[in-house]
Amino acid sequence: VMILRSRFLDARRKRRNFSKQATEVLNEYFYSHLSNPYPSEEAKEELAKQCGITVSQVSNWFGNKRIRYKKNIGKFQEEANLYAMKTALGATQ
Amino acid sequence: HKDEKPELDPNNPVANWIHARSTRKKRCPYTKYQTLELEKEFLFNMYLTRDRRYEVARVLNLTERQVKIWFQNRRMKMKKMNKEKTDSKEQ
DNA sequence: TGGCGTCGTAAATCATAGAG
DNA sequence: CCTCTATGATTTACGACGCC
Repeated sequence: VMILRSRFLDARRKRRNFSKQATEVLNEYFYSHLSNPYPSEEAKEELAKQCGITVSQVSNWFGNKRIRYKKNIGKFQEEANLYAMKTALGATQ
Repeated sequence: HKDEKPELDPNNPVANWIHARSTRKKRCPYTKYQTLELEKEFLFNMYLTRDRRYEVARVLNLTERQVKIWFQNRRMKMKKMNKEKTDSKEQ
C-alpha cells in the first residue's frame, strides 16, 4: 500500500530542471555532433545513464535543443563556442 | 529519412538536419470536447474500423486522416506509459 | 499496390520551476 | 515575495519503412 502510494506520488512529482552536470553532458554531445545531433538508441541509453535521467528525457532534451538552436542560432553562439573549446581542450590532453 | 533541406549553405550546421516540409499543416490543438470524445472512443477500442473513423471524424469535425493519426499517436502514448510503468517496477 | 501499422521526429504549445 | 523566461513535457502531423 505504501509502495503504491509512493509510486503514485512519484508519477505526480513536479518536474525539476536537470542538474548542471547532466546539462553539461548533453550539451557536450550536442555541440560535438552539431552537424548530425541525432544520438542512436544506444547513445541515448549511455547519455541517460551518465545524466541520471530516462531515455525519453534524453529524447525530449535533444528534440527541444535542436528546434530551439535552429530557431535562434545567434542566441546559442556563445554556448556553442564554449563547448567547442571544451572538447578541443579535452582532445589535446 | 530527410524531410527537406531549406538550408542550402554547406557551412550552415543545420543544413543536414531533418526539416519539416513547408507544406506541412500547422499543428492545431484540439478542443477539450474533441479530445474527450477521442479518448472515449479509444477506451472502447484502440483500433478504429473504417466506419467508426468516418463517424468520429464527422461528429468532431476532423478529417479521417486526423482521426487516424490521433489513434496512432495515442497508441504510441499508451506504449510509452506502459514502458515507464514496468521500468519503474524493476528496480 | 494501397492502406493502415509502428517508429522517430519537427514544430507548436502547454505548464511551471526557478532565476532575477 | 512576484514576475517572466527558459526548460522539460505533451500534443499534432508527417516521412520512412514494414506487412498484408
